Amino acid sequence: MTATVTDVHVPRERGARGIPEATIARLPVYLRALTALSERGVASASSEELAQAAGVNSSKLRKDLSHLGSYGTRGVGYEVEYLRYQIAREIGLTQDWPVVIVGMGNLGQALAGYGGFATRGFRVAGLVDNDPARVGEVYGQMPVRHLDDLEDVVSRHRASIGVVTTPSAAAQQVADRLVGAGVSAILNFAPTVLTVPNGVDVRKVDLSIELQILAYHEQRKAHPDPLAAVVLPTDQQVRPA
Amino acid sequence: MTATVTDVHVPRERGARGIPEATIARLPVYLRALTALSERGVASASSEELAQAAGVNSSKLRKDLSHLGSYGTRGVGYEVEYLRYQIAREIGLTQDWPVVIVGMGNLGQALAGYGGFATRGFRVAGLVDNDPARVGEVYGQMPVRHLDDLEDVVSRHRASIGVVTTPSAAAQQVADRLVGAGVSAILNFAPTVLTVPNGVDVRKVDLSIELQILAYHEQRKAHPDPLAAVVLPTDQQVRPA
DNA sequence: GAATGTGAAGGCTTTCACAGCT
DNA sequence: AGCTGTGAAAGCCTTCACATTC
Repeated sequence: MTATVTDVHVPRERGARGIPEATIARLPVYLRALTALSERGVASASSEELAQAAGVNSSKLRKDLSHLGSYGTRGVGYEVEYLRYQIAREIGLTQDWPVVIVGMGNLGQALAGYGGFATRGFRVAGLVDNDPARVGEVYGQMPVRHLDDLEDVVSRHRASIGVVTTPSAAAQQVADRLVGAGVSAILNFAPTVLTVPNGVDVRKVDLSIELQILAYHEQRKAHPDPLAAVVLPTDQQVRPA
Repeated sequence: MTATVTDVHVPRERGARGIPEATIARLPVYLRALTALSERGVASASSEELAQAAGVNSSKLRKDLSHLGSYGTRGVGYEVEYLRYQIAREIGLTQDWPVVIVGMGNLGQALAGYGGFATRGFRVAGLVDNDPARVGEVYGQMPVRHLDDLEDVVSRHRASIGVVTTPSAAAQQVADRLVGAGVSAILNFAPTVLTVPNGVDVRKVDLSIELQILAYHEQRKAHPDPLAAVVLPTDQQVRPA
């Protein structure tokens, strides 16, 4: 629903400029691959080489990049630095994103100390916790503030991204307050479905869901087809209804 | 395309029993919703209610469940306990999955102490780290063993799932050793593309990728359509091609 | 000659809408 | 009367294969 002057009926929202969601999800992967190549001093790479580094196939990579523009040279490949900048710009990493983390348990501490944020345009702008005993402790050079100050922390740093690492029971309330304070994107680590107003983006990271998906496939590896072994009479074929 | 005795040519692998991958990824979400309802004493629920609790729409939920069998009652809904058991069984959570965590930094510690595993059929069977200073420390009642003992820890507990929470530089080596020791499913938190043999499943959790996807959408919110603002003359409407 | 950029084809996933069961 | 289970339609995403460009 791109806000143009006269609101034209747009059949589908995908980013504001027609880049498929599946592609967007891979851009950060390409960015990382390009950064790695750059650090190894590689100046240029073919779609095949890039794809290998990113763990996808080359047609997918080419199709993805084609949505951004024509940044390669036929017969040659892509210039690493140039493409890297273009992708960073497309994602919005040429600007600085202040992030507030709520919930300073083990996971919150891990995130606060994670160096990967800084190098990718994200800045931990505030740490918040409910427990007075934790207030004032310092993680990654940032002191923990009390939950009561959440709104202050968010607005003072103009944070638009919040990370929720509280227990499930608190997650919805925290999300409500983050949104109330002006946050419009939430990364949720609590195993809960968050309800948020339109216009607020939520992404979810759920460890035990990932493990369960792995478990499903593991089970199938061990017992490829239980029905064939257990249910069917020795030599009579039954057509499944 | 159920694998029968004579190995029929299978056009596509999706689980071993025709359940779409997209559905599998949602089963754990349904399971959690059902558990929550069960704890609230709800005995039965319609697809609409379940879908709401799980954060999806009801046709998707019904279609997903239809791949498992006919576990509902027309005109009534689904019995919570019964459906919960069926899904748990389908995922493979009626058995116990020993998990080995490699890399006891902040994130590894967070996972070791995460109570959510135990209640969902996963058991932390071993903690491993490279740093002699950390060996012997106890997290979640489990002592840390040295990386040298990785193979021993895996085989002694018959772990088939490994969690990699090492720095990127070590991740591939650790994955190789896990696979060598008998692990066939890996949950990777290191921001690296892991290369593993066929038959080994890898899932990746990447915090900064999630943040980057949020950043992309945030950027689009702030500047909904740069082209429209910059390119278009004040009051002339251009029909998007 | 080599590798990109892209229509077209093929698959997978979601949504629709209703037949069928309770 | 109400709600599930499911074909059919519609929408996405991936893969193919090649015209185009350097």
